[in-house]
Amino acid sequence: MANTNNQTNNMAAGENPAHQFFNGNGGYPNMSMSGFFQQGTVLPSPSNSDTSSNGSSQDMNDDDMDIHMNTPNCGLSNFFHPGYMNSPLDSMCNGSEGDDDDRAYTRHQGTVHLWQFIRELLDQPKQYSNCVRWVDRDEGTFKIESSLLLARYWGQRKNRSQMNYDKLSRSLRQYYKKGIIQKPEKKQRLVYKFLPPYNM
DNA sequence: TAAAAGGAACCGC
DNA sequence: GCGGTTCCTTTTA
Repeated sequence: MANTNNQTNNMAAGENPAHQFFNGNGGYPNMSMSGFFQQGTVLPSPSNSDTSSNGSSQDMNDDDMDIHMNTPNCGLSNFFHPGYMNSPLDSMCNGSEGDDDDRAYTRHQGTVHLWQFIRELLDQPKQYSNCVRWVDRDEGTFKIESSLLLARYWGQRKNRSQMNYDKLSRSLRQYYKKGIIQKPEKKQRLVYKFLPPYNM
């Protein structure tokens, strides 16, 4: 039978948590996701080990903290500030000029959700394609190229040195029931899919 | 063996 | 209470 593909119908008709998330007092009014993501950058820097896109996560072992140590532009320290959203780094990292209005919708004062974080990485393929990248942007499917790297970035972002992919993926799975992320119909390792409107 | 899945307890905001 | 973390067990590729 197969889950007659797609999003939407995995949601019980009527209740899409996503909607209340965006429309309700979740603090995220309707708006384009791109805009949404642009003004609050939550990324750690790929650091200098950004390297040759793909298989180069090899030097990930000892440079642990390294990643946030050498982060001149998107220094993680910034991210830890509740007010990081207004810090200059959002423009540094994204090159977006801040729409002051958009700041209003805020993402819970300094709280960045994992899915937002991943979206931001995805939106910067130049820096993060060795970590995570779109498989099919329209569809919302993305692949984690380096579970290690992604977990590390996330751990740094949240200041959790013990973060690993096992834990990160557990958080990712929590999104299944919230209708934010799901595994694509055709299951592939390390491939997930943003459900609308999160894939926009 | 790594990834996936999900239960459960816990924590910080 | 929510979102995320941590730990755990079981299953799957």
